[in-house]
Amino acid sequence: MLGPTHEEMFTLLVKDLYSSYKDLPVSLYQIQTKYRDEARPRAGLLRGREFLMKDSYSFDIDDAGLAKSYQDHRDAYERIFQRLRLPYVIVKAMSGAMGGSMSEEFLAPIEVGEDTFVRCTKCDYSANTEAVATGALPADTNTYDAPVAFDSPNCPTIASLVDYLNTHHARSDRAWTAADTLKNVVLQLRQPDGSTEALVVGVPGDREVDIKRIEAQVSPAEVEPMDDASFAKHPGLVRGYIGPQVLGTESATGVRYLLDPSVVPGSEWVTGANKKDTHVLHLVNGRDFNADGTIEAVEVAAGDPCPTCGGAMEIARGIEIGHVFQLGRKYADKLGLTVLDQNGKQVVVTMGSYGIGVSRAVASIAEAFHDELGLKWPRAISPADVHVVVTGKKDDDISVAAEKLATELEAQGLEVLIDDRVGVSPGVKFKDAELLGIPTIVVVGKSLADGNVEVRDRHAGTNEAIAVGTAVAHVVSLVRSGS
RNA sequence: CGGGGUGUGGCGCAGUUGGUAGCGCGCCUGGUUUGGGACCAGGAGGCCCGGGGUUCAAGUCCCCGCUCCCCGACCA
Repeated sequence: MLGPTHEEMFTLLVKDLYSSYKDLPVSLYQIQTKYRDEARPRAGLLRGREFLMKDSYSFDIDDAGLAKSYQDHRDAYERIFQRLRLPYVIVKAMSGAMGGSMSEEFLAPIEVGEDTFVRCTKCDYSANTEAVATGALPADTNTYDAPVAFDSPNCPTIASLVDYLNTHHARSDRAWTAADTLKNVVLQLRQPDGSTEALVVGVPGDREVDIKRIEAQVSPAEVEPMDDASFAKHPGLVRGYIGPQVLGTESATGVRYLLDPSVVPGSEWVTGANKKDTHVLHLVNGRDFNADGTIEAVEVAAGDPCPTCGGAMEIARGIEIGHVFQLGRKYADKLGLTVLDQNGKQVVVTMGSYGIGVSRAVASIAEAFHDELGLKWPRAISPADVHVVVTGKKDDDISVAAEKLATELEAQGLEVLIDDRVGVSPGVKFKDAELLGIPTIVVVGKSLADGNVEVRDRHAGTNEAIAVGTAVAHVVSLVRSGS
């Protein structure tokens, strides 16, 4: 079966096979061709419609069991990526369409990656941008003046409003900036059944809203900007001059209103007065208006505070190479996967789902391990252990010695690639060997006259003369050491 | 599905104000070479993406298709 993931198949399989708590926990895995109907495949192996994926599924009787299965997989994945020598970070992630709770992604931090994540420069916090939780920020305890409405002709945008403020209502301490303004973005939620609901999200005026991030929190609803037709249904919303005084389910308009957590309780804002060409100063959150709640809404930016330590966060790109998450009982419930527990009662099984993109891991490795000359395979997955380059002519001393060396290396259980092409100049063979990127290259050639072969390390770029007599042992120990 | 490119020997490309197609690599033959992508000599190979049009004349100008690539939407 060619599918995007195989949760259903595995749930049904386990339902068929097992019926007792004694059969659990159990984890099943496969390495399979998967298919995704990508709108636009790109980036070679990184993003095709067909790809190779290792996926596994765990089945447990209770939450503690699931937590252990999850941790076991997470640990195993760490060991796999360490062995591959693939640099990775583990980031908090959204579980997406499949639901569930705990979810983490393994990202290879590589510039060309398709995934954006943040990490703290002080502590070890990191998260996919969609999953960043701002956490609770301290409330603003200052006392502010009462709200004052003022005329603000031709100021439908934040930039024009800031200009106007600095010209006509200059502050004594500093200039007004976009960060002093409260921007209220009108969106609508489209539920799977097609129904829509207006939603206004308030963010500081210097920040953009991240629709994907919002969407991740209101799933399965989709988020879109409000169109003209829907705007017409809400005459209370004055475009360009929307303020929170008329927002909220308890308010005049009845439109749901959510604030980004960075708009903390007690903070004061310049914002729309719900009347054309009019804004208002000193509008305080909690005193002059109340939202229906908070929602992570701003586009995450470099320098944002870390939710765990408050340090500055940075933005980085990565390739998603693995994903682990706790599915919970969603599939088991729907498909009737239960077992009998110690008391003879039917219990719904709880599941986890864990994947590694095998083909895209190869792409990630190529990105992480190459230089201007070509690939540099990590030892653990190199197509061969050693690449023997023969620079002599057919049947001369050099080629005879090279054949012998290759045979002996093979006898030691190594995978040997030998370049014994005749009529090809040494330079060509060297370049080809570097391009292929087998970690150890043994050159049998000129230095044989001194009783040596050359052992080159593709990663380190070193070239060492080794006596022919000890070459086999030397190469074998290099390979076995995993270096 | 939007936006932008591209298409010429096997591969990578050039082709001016329209004048009947060229370069590098590769390939074939002979010879000389062998420690950083060798050299000499000779040679083969093209429906210039397709269709229509303008013109005495189109790779080149105009119109209509198609291809592949890139950027978005989408997605691991």
